[in-house]
Amino acid sequence: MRAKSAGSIFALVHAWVKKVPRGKVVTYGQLSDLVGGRLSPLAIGWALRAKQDLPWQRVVNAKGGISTDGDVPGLQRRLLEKEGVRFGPDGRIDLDRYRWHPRRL
DNA sequence: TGGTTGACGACAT
DNA sequence: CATGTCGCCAACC
Repeated sequence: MRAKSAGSIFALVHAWVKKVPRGKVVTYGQLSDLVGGRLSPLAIGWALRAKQDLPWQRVVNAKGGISTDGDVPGLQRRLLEKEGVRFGPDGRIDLDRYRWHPRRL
């Protein structure tokens, strides 16, 4: 299992995303740091691209905005609002308030 | 094999 | 605050 191979890293990213509690969000940068900084924020996107059973809607960019339309425009925002996340007039959320603070192992 | 793209971030100007 | 540049890793052509 190549330690540097993306396989395990991807799984790690998936694991972290699954840990994000309802009503909270994390940024790509945070995930990048969580996996040890071995994956650039861009690579995180690739990891989530396989969004299979992950709460991918809880992953937003550093500005607290949604950068992806996914397959269904507006889906992510709708899902988050359903979890109690409030969007501002700019279509962004208050990261200061909704950002999830993970506990490192 | 090599170059480009992409669900990004941080910093400089 | 807006724009431009670099860094970053993986997938795609």
